[in-house]
Amino acid sequence: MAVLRADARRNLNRILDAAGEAFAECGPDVSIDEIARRAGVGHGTVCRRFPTKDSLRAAVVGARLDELAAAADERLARPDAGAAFEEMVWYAAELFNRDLALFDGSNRCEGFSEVAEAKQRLNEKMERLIRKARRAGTLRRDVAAEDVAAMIGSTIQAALHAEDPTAWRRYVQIVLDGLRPPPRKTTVKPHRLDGAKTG
Amino acid sequence: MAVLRADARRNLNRILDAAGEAFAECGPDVSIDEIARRAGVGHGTVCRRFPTKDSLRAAVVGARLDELAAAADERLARPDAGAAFEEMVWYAAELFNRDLALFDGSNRCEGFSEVAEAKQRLNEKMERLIRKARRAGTLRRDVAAEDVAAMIGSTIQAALHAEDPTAWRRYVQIVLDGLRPPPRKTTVKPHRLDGAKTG
DNA sequence: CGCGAAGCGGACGCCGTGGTCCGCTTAGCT
DNA sequence: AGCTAAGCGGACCACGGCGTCCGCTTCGCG
Repeated sequence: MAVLRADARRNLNRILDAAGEAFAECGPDVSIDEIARRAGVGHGTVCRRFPTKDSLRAAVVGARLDELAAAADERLARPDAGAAFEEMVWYAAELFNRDLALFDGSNRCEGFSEVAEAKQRLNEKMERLIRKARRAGTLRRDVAAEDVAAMIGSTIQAALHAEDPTAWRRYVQIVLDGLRPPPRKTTVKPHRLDGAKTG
Repeated sequence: MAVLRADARRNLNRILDAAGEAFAECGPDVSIDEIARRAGVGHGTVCRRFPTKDSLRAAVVGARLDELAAAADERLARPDAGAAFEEMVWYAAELFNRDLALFDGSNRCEGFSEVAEAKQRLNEKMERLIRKARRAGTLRRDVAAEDVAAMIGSTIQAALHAEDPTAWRRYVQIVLDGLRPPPRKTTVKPHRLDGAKTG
């Protein structure tokens, strides 16, 4: 695998591109045949490069996660930590929204080192963003990077079934609002002055 | 189907119970064989009662949705609309959490009248709960019943991959916090991925 | 240009799953 | 108890998808 012939390298790239596109459009269970068709190569060529479908998924997902990590890294330089965090969330949401397989795939392929390591790298960046946002007072203290990733990813999934194709923006905004530090605990639930017990 | 022999009725109930349990534990794609095994009947018996797997899913999902509608109906009588709404959300969250297939299944089986109608009934109750909570000032105005259902359902899905098995409670609380009327305008607008990324 | 090796891809086999069918069983009425 | 039809369930078929293999093609170096 170290040195590939020129045509093999070309085909490999076409497979990766096609797989990225196919996973994004059709979800993580798109068939190998469909990917091969899009890449303009034979079924066997895909299977030779990636001995199992999971390994192909992992390659694609790993690359996407690294894009996310790079985006997080850029945001780390921002002076306004709160805005940086929120922008990162919106960036991730857009990516999740365009790539149906990213959230699901990243959960399924944790066993692959490329995915696990990319996740680790992303997590690290996100934790730093989160710590900064916390210090800026715009983020509640009881959430970690994986919580944010899970909530954003699944929120996008939720919006897929909505009739309104822009519903995901409202949903993400709701989650973002929920991620702000709650006002003092006593105001979370209104006092009941009459002492009526309804629980 | 109008009149069933006693043993057939018994088997039908066992199938429904087993299917509910199997869908809940294994998700909406559990095999018919597994359901038949749990019910203690033959594969063919399941397929005769329910000509397609979707129809079985629809039967189970419809029943669950009606449970939810009944729960919403009870909450409607509560004097405190805000608390009633939140309690309903927690109730739904617990149900989603125990039944992995409910959220997914209810989206997949919308074509079945039993599911569509049950959804309609549930929606109606939820809308009333929501209107009351809005009037009480504890709920933002730009969410509808299907938004709440989608967000809660997906939030539970998100928590499935978390290491902390109680993460879903934190997530639901975050969504609930986000569903409160925002005190002020948000500071960050959605950030578009312009042409920087290909694809 | 020629040759060896790397690569390609269609054909093939295997497996899991959903749905059908028919011979046997059993409920339930008389 | 006997009879009939409803019901049962395992055997069977079809299908789609994954992974393998081998004969043919193409690269690329000498």
